[in-house]
Amino acid sequence: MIEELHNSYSHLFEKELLEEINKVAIAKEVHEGAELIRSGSYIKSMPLILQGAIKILREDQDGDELLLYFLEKGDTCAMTLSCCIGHHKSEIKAIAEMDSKLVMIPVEKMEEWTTKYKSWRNFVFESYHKRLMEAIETIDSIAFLKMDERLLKYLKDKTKISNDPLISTTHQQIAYDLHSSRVVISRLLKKMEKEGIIKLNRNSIEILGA
Amino acid sequence: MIEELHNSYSHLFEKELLEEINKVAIAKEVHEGAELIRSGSYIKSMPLILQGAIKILREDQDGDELLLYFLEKGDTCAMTLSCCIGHHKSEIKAIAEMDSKLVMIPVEKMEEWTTKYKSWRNFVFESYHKRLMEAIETIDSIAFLKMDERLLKYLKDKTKISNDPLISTTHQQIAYDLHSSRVVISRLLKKMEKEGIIKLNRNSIEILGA
DNA sequence: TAAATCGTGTAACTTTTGTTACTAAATACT
DNA sequence: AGTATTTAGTAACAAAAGTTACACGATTTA
Repeated sequence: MIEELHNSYSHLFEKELLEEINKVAIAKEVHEGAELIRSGSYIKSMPLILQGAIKILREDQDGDELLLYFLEKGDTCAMTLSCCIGHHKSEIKAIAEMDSKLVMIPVEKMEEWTTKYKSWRNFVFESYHKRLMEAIETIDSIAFLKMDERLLKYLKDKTKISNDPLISTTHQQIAYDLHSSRVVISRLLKKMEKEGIIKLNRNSIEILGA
Repeated sequence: MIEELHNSYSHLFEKELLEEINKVAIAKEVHEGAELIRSGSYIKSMPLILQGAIKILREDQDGDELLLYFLEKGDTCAMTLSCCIGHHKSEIKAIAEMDSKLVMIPVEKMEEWTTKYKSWRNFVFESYHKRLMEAIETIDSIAFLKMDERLLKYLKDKTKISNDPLISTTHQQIAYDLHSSRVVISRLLKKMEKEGIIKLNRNSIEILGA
């Protein structure tokens, strides 16, 4: 673990902080589809992502959901941060987008480090900034783009995250993430296939313009 | 000024910090409609709001805009915060929703206080949390609500901010804030009037259910 | 291997939202 | 007072997105 931690975070944190993390953090490996945070639950530790990707979703009362953004290597969950610090409930849901490696930091340490390490403070501030920007980017997408544009952006984001032009998913899953309906997504995907942008298979979509 | 600062922030900040703020901060009064932050500009000082309300908007390339949230007494602009700390450009636009009083804090002090005062750190973290939550609430509105529900929420938010069931605005202005069109807003407002929810006048709308 | 389930394609239709065009009253301007 | 501008109402239409229904091949399960 020490190696992967070093790999992802050594340019951010000073040596002493890395050592402290290494001492108190708990390594965690999760498989694709695993639920890391449930909406409404309380949180007692904060994840640093070493490998893989985590999908952050918003859920409304009816259980309808919407993809907010992805977390990758070097990221942390700002919502968890502020839940830990402010002792609020989680307002989001986190699902492993692929098999991933994380380390979990206990809450108490977080507060301590905020006082102790400037690099930790900057990391926390930077994380907040990034998450706020991603939330606003999501707002841009929903507010200013039409469904076909959102869909294309979604597919491109997915290929970027997995670094693979072949996306393994179903139309229904995309519909959930974009809070649309399966028929609408199928329709738009078919149109994109006819335009030569993608190739459709059962359970996967290939992005051609890559 | 010292009095209003005390009024709004004494329960948040310790005496020494309040005194420091009082020493370095610059008081600012703005009138309704004044542009405080332009999208794309750099920012060298951070506002604390003492009185009034500030409207935070997102703008896309075409100049289309969308209301993100309001800032009120005791709030600060998280975007400004992270711009100051991270030296990023502003990604949003800020307009005085009504005549307002602020104090402006120079960037250098902010970083200093982050190290020095726990209450300042907590304030900054709490501000980030609040703004992130408001951004997500905006996402909820756009993603999960229909235009008539968004409109009603908008009107209720406005009355809450101004503490007045009479909203002074035009249909066109509402359309801008919700990123819709004037005709759509007029249509929905008329429907709401027929349902007895509101009363329409030229340049103002009265919320009846209050 | 037969039956059930899953993933996709497609048609027909509805609802929601946006657009264009025109009208008319209220207000501002000169 | 007379003209221009702003604000709002409304009709008619178009586009986008959502819904219902059904077909059919692929895959899984019994």
